[in-house]
Amino acid sequence: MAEKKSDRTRAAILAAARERFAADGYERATIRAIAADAAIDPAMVMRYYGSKEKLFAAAAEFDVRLPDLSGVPREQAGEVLVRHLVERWEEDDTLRVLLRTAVTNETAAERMRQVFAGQLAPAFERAAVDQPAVRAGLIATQALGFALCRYILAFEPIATLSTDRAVAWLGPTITRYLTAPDPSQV
Amino acid sequence: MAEKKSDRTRAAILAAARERFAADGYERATIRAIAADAAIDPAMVMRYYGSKEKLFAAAAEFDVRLPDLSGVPREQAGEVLVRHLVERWEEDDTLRVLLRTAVTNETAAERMRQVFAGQLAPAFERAAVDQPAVRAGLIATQALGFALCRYILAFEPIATLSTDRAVAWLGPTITRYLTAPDPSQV
DNA sequence: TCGAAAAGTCAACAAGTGTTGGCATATGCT
DNA sequence: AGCATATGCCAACACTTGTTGACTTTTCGA
Repeated sequence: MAEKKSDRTRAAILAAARERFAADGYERATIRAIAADAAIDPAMVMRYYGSKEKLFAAAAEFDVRLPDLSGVPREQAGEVLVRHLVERWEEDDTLRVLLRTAVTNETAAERMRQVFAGQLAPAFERAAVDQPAVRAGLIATQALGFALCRYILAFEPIATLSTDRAVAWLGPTITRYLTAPDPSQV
Repeated sequence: MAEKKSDRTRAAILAAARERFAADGYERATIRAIAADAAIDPAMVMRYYGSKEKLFAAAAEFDVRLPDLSGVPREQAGEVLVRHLVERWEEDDTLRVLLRTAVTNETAAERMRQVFAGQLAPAFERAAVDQPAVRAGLIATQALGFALCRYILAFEPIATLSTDRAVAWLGPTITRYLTAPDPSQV
């Protein structure tokens, strides 16, 4: 039960940081604003996280927690994956943090690459899919593009589409990227 | 032939601005850096464009120049559209400027919405497609997601995919979004 | 050729940034 | 209680940003 108080402010800082980074991106999310949200002094942020860059690294820690697709029939794999991603996206700021910041911050871009290329592609490799890297990349384009339009750019009507309709539209696309033979090998 | 000299530096500033905005995003592209690239004084930027915001607005002026799809068979419309977008994307910085900046800059986000929701959806409406807004939005998710992964995040192997392979993979997706009946109306 | 207008230079400003060190306060152990 | 230590606040730093105004140089038509 050591250091209980500090742990709480530590967590408050991290929560505020995630919100600010998600809402404003890396550059515009100032340490002073984060500190104000957490109702503490800016100096505390430095004491606990050392620097803005390190605070960001802590705030962008993330795990996609990919679902196990081995028991799912191939034709439904896309829908399961999309539903999982959308839900994951909406329950946790972190992915939005990453997406907002990856565009201007190389650290975030690298982490984003790890999340998708590093977690998706190996999963496909294990499932013995051919061209796992290309397929993972294509799925990333559709998944990230959807998230970009829905959460960041707030495109209508994508931003207010129900999860079910989104899954119904996007699922088959993902399934095709996952299972269809390479169309350029004709 | 009035003011020839000034026109040239005006153009130099705009070119440098586009490059910097495309490479660094709005916040990190400083007026000083842009001026240095254009080999002129930072004060000149202000004299000619008034403010950073206005310079950005000038640099982000863009027209997708959608191809006429009326003569194209429905099944190939997606491929034609994708090829056009990829080529457009690669010949002109401006879309990359928009994409990089739209994430943190509301002006850019609004312009992005205009380009896609404002140029794509009306074209579909004219072509008497049902739910033109949803279809335009879906196409935007795939197109922007591809651009994001390819030009901004530099995901491999998406970043180095040949245009032909990209078109072969993405074309059918776009075609489906354009022509398939709404899957959630079953 | 001369002089006004255009084009460009320079130094400085006010504001905001991440970051630091010193000082006050609260906490918890002996 | 008394004290070391953890926790927090304040003021200031060095720096960068967009922006401005005064000044010098160049251009070019009458």
